[in-house]
Amino acid sequence: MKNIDHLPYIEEHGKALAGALLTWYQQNKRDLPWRKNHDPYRIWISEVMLQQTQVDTVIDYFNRFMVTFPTIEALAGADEEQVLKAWEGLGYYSRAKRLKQAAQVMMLDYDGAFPTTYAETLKLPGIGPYTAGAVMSIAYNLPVPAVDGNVLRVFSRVFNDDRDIGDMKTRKAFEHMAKALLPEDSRHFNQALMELGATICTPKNPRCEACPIHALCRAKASLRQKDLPVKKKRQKNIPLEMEVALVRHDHHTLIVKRSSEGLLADLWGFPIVKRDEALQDGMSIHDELEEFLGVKVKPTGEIKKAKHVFSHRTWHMTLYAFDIDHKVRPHFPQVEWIDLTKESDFPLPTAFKKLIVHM
DNA sequence: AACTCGGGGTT
DNA sequence: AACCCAGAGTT
Repeated sequence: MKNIDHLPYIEEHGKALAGALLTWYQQNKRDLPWRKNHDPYRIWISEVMLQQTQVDTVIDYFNRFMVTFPTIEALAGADEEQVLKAWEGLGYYSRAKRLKQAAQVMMLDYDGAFPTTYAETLKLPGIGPYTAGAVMSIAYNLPVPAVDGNVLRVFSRVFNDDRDIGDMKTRKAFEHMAKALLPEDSRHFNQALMELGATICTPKNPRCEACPIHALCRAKASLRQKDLPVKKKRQKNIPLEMEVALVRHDHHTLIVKRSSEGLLADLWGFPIVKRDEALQDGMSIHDELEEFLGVKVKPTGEIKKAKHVFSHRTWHMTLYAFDIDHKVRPHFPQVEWIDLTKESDFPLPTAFKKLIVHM
């Protein structure tokens, strides 16, 4: 199979392909809140939320975020904790931290406005080639490609290209192809490609009969559309036994601010230890807890189990309940006492929220 | 080039 | 269960 130089094919069929896509998009585009206008701030926030996150999940978060942080200035001036709270449950929390960082850069270097070139946008924290291309094309209609997972899949099929789409070289090659295909209306072309991937040219069982460019699709011509794209890499998920402490006093429960490094960095959670590490030190969760609190606690024997799957590890959590005489407040790590029946201001990731149900 | 970093929906 | 998702940053 020939999969290196697609430029002759683009030369011959590119205009027809782009035209069919644009017509289809005009008639089939979904009505989404970030498509209300071309405000780069709104486009940016939506694009970052949409990184590795599905549209249906993002909609509510996006609307709430715009109410809480209506402008770049509001975001730049917010507490990181408040931004993380707005992000609570979305995952990949470094995205939220970098949003605030980038907003601060815009306040300092761009007079509170979003940059107007691809190169400047690409320098901002949390903005890579895809997001820079998406914001510049959608907000300003600049002639830059926006190659995401959808576009990689669509292109691998249209061009019948079996290179590994997980490979950085392939992504660069596909960006080059996207640029060669790009019509004047890059704003809608880029969105049309992604919309096609999200709704028609889906990973499994693509609906080729409904596809506006099926007549130009080389994979379909070879009946290979279900074998593409090729994606080799895979990371395996490692199971971990975790012991979690629920420390209660007077209807309040102890939460701890997590380390600023690693998984769920800077979020809050219940005291938690890996069972293996505790056993190496010959300590139980009870011992660990008393060591870190500096006072005695009374185990109440209440036990509950829950499982939480991350992308590359799975927590098998066992929850132990303790009572304590007074609300201790060690200086490190930072702790708080909250009422679990009420919503708090502290960002608590889903793994810990799972433990709260029915308590 | 490989690894880290969440959580939810599909198949 | 495995795979995917409007990916970026670090090593």
